[in-house]
Amino acid sequence: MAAKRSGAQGKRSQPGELPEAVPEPRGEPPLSLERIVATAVELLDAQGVDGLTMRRLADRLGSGVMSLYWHVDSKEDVFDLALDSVLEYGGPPQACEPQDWREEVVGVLEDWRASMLRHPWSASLLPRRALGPNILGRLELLSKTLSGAGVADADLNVAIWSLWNHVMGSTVTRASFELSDDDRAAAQQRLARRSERYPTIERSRLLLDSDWDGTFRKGLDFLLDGLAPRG
Amino acid sequence: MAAKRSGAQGKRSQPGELPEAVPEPRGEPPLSLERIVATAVELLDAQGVDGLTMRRLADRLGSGVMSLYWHVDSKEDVFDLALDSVLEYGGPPQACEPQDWREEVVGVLEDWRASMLRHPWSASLLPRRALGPNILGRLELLSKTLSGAGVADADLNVAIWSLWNHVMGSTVTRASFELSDDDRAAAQQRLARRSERYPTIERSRLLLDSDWDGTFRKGLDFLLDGLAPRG
DNA sequence: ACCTGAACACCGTTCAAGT
DNA sequence: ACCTGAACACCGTTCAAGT
Repeated sequence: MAAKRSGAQGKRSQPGELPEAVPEPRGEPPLSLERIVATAVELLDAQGVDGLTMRRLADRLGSGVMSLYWHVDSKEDVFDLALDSVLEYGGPPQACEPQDWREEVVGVLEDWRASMLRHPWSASLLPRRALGPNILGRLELLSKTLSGAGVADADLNVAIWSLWNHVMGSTVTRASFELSDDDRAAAQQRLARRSERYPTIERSRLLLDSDWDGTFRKGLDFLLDGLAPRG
Repeated sequence: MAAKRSGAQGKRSQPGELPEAVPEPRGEPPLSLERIVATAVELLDAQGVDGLTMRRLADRLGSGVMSLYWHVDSKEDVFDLALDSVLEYGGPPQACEPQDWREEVVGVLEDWRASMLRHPWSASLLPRRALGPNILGRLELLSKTLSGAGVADADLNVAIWSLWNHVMGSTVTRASFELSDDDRAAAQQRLARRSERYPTIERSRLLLDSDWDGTFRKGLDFLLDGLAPRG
C-alpha cells in the first residue's frame, strides 16, 4: 500500500565542491523508490506480470534482494506503485478548450485507455489493487467532469463505475485476446472443429476479427447516451 | 488448455455383483479429472486464487503432488478447468418462455453474473484464460439471442464484447472493493485526509457506498438501448 | 539511515522409477 | 494406465547483523 518514507537524500550540486566532478559517473546510482518503481515498470513491460520477481528486480538494480525491503513493504507494494506510476495524468492533450462535457469525458477515458495499452500488464492489475494518487486523481477528474455536466449526485457513483468497468474491461479483453497469430488461429481451429456446437460465434469470427477500438468507442457512446442528464 | 484424456474408468453398478456392497466405502476414491476440478473449486472458494497450490490440492485429494500431472498438464490447466466448471449453464430459470429478446439477454447475463459472484475468484480469472466449453456455450447463447433479435452481423462482435466487458468488469470491481468494513473505512480515511485533493469522490463516498447491483443493471440497460437494432 | 547474506518455508515441474 | 518420491531451480520474506 504505502511505500516507506524515503528520507532526505541526495544533496546534489552543493556549491564549493570540486568543479569538474561529474555527478555519480561510476557504478549504479543509489537505490531510491523512484528507481525501484521505474525499473519495475521496465521489467513488467519486458516480461509481464509473472516476470516481476523481487530477485530479478534487485538484479536489474544492482543491489541485494533485501535492500528493496527498506524502500518497500512487499511485492504487492511494488505492483501498486508500478501501476499507479504508469497512470500518471499528463493533462488535456492540447491547448484546446473542451467544447462540451461529452468530448471532455471521452478525452479523459481515451487517455486512460491509451496509458494502459502502452503497458499491457496494467489493466489486469487494476482490480484488486490499492488505489494510488494518480488513479484517484483520474477518478476525481472524471467525477468532477460528470458532476459539472449535470449528472445527479445520486447517479454519480453508478456512472463512474460503469465507465471504469468499460475502460478496464475493454483494455483487459483486448490484451488477453491479442495473442500471437498462431494462438488465435489455434483457438479458431478448435472452434471450427466443433462448429456445430458454436455456429454463431464461429461464423462471426469472434475470436479472430474483433474490432477492439470500435468496441471501446461504441460501448462508450452507449453508456454516455444513457448517463447524459435527462431533460 | 486441454486436460489429458481420462480413459474409461469406473464401471459402477454392473449387474450380478454382491448386492449389499456399498460403492467405495473406505479411503479416498481414485483420482479423476472431475474430482480434481471439484476439489480445486473448493480450495479456490476457501482460500482464493493465491490459495490454490498443486501441493495443497494434492493434500486435499489424498494423493501425491505428481499424481495430478497425469490428469492435468499444468497449474494453468487447473485454473482453466475450475473456471469453466463454475460457469456451467443450467438453462433458463423457469418454464417461462422468454417474452422478448431484451428480457432474454438480461436473463442470460444475470445468470452469468450470479455464477461468478458465487465464486468471487472466477471473475478475475476470466481474462487471459483459455475459453472452455461452458464459456463458449454462454457466448454462443448470447450471440444467438442477439442475432435472433436482429442485431446486424457487423455489430455482433462489438455487442458481445461490450456485454462481456460489462459483466466481467462489474463483477470484478464489486469483488475487489467489497473489502472488509475495516479496509473500506481505512481507504475512505486516507481519502478524507486529503479531501482537498479529491473532493468530489470523497463527497460521493465512491469507495464506501457504491451500489453494485444498480451499476450492473443501469449500465446493462444503457448498453442494450444502444445495441438494440435500429428502426 | 541504509544495505546485506543466510536461512526458512514454501513454490511448479522434470525425471526416472514403480505397479 | 496410473501413481510416486527425490530433486531442481526457483519464490517472498524474517532476522540478525553490518556500516
